Amino acid sequence: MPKTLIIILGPTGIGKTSLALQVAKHYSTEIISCDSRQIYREMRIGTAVPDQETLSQVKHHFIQTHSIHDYYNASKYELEVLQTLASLFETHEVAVMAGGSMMYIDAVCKGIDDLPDVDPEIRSSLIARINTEGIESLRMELRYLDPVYYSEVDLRNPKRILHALEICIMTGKPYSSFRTRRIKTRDFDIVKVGLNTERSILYSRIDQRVEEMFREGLAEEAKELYPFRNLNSLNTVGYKELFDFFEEKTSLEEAKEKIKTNSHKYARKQLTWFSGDSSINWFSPGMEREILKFLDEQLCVQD
RNA sequence: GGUGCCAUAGCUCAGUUGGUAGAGCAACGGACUGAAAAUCCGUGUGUCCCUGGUUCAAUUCCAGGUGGCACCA
Repeated sequence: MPKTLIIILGPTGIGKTSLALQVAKHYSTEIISCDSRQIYREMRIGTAVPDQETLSQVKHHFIQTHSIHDYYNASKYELEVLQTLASLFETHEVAVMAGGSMMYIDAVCKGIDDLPDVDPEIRSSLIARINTEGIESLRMELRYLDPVYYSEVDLRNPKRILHALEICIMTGKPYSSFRTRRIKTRDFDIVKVGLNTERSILYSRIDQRVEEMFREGLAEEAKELYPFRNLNSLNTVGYKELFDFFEEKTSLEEAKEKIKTNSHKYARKQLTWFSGDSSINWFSPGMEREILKFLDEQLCVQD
């Protein structure tokens, strides 16, 4: 009998945390967080880490388990989650995953290609080259080393070019030769529950949550992390806008407004991604009863 | 009460020597397999305050009204 992973997803601020808690309690199981920022232990307020009350009721995995100084990515997450699930499924029929990090969700559901970890020295030397010679220099090298990917990639997106070139240089083989894009099969079933609501309601929930974060001391938390502002992990909504305030590029009020609108944009981007996933079963916040009923039926059908 | 200035996109404002209009932000849409809360690409959504007048044609000029701001009483 296959085990089941229930995935609760949706845009930021929609209420995934509290739904996940209810679902996990309903099935007496544990929660795997799927959030590329809550994973860092140094950040709490701006990433909306669940409160102690919530964390004490159900065991959560991948919450504040890594450091902002660690190199982390979707592939590492895939690997670590599969290990966690394997041991969780030894004692549970069901596991709950909750979060909005689109690529991390897909990494767990479909897997991603095997690639070597990026060598930080190669990365920094290529970034230095972009700064001195411009992105065109890397484009030309990619065209030479991997003409296949060069013809597919968005040439205006520096990160794509950078990463492809990193892999070419590190392995001596074209990046495209690793891009099998094969969908990995899992030995557990997956049921996806999406939460979404009217846009104006979503935005006002987000805005209220930002106000709450400031009351809890977001500005102070960001101030402590300011020395690490150049780390990728701190290229994060809620922090980068406050770094601009600390550098006197904006007022505090402007930074707060920017956090709100950037969160709106992030929510939209999440919804764009999810709209391409036909396996998601959509519900509105407040439909906990219907969702639990739906899940019970799904688990029955799959047994 | 008087005088002056202003009224254009959701907001802040350009602009049209008269031929129905554009920037920034917001909003909206899309791409995306190792930095993904990242990165990249695309879209103007409008009774140009109202009512008359002049004119082939008024958002633009004129008059009156309404609202706002400033100053003088």
